[in-house]
This record gives sequence, structure tokens and C-alpha cells, in this order.
Amino acid sequence: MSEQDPRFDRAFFARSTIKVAKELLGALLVAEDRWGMTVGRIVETEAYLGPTDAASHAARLKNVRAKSMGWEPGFAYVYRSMGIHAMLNVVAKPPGAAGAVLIRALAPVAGEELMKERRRLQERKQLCSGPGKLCQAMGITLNDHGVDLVDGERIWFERGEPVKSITAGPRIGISKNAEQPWRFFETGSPFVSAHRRGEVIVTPESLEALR
DNA sequence: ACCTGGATCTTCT
DNA sequence: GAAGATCCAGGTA
Repeated sequence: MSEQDPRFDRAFFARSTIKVAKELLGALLVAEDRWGMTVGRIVETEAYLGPTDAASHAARLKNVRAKSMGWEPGFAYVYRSMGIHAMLNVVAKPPGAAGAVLIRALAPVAGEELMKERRRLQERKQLCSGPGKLCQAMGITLNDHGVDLVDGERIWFERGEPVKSITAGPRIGISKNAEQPWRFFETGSPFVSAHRRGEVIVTPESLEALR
């Protein structure tokens, strides 16, 4: 990885899903289409592991497991939740494993007017403070399922100012394997989607415990 | 074929 | 705080 290239390379995503989930905090998510460009700073992610993680689609959905197991790291896994909302994941896993990182919230950086139009909202904090919201704000749909986020020209990640402090807590809206603290967000950010009991600031010591 | 359960968001009260 | 919108994949038959 060179210092010059703002984009993350394939190897960045070919590592532990949990590590990637934490290190994506502070990075920029960029989406471009004919309407313009939108950019957000990632402030919240969740890690979903392979078949051993009961909350993961990899454990429940046969097609998805087959696909995401075969996918190279750095590709987009987009699915529809609750019939309405699109969810953006990036495949992130060591070779031979399964896993993906759900992008849950962004702080708007550029293209705010376009975001406001798409969201039909003016409040900055509401534009991307949730996985469904940010997909709507950036124009990400099921059509983006399977696109390459490393070499693609539609959606990609760039390095950003690293976050100063990470808080970890239980993932949102799941019932199975809910006790795992695999949701990560920038401590104190006003753009995160929600708060739950059991959130703890990640210290260097507890960081080790998370793998 | 039919039923069910969601990795959600908005709009009420 | 509660419920409705809305759809897909998996399981069961």
C-alpha cells in the first residue's frame, strides 16, 4: 500500500473481518453516478462473520454463503432489508473464510445537496445515520450488488483521518448471536444510527481481546 | 404454493 | 414507544 494512493487495495480487505470493520472507521466512502458525487466519512460499521456467526447471512442463506465464500474481498454485497431498504456490505475476510462489513453510518463530507434531495430531508445528522439511510443518500441500490469497490468507478473507499477513539457494542436489530460486540463506531459521533446498552470504549487492551 | 422472519426507517401518539 | 410499509429467501408441503 503506497502512501500516495488514497484507495484501499485488495489486500486491505483480505484480512480479519473484525479488523477491517474497525479500520474502515474514519475512511471515506465515495459514490459517483450521472447525478454527481457523494462522499461520507465512515463512523459506524458492523462485522458479520462466516457460518459460525448465527446472525450472518453466511450462516442462514445458502445462496449468499455460496456467493460470498467465492467472492474476492473488496466486492459489494448489497441486499434488501425489511422489504424496503438497501444495505451496503463489503466482503472482507481472510482467504478461504466468509465475512463482510456492514457500513452503518456516515458523516456527510461532500454532495450534501444531492443527499438531501434523495433523502427528502434537510437535517445533516439524519442524512446517513443508518445503513438504509446512507444507501438512499448515496443512490446505492440492489443494482450495485457485486460491484468491485477496489477498482470500480461507481463506489469506492479512500483513506481518511483515523478516528481518535472507537466504541464497541452489540450489533443492532439482530437476535441470534446478539451478545458479540461486533459493532464499532467513532466514540461520541453525532452521526451514529443508535445507541444500546453494553457499549464500551475500545482500549488497547480490550482491542486485543477482540482479536 | 404458502408461510415466516427479518443486519430498517418513518410517522404517528 | 409502537406499528406499518413492503419484499425476498428458506423452509415446509
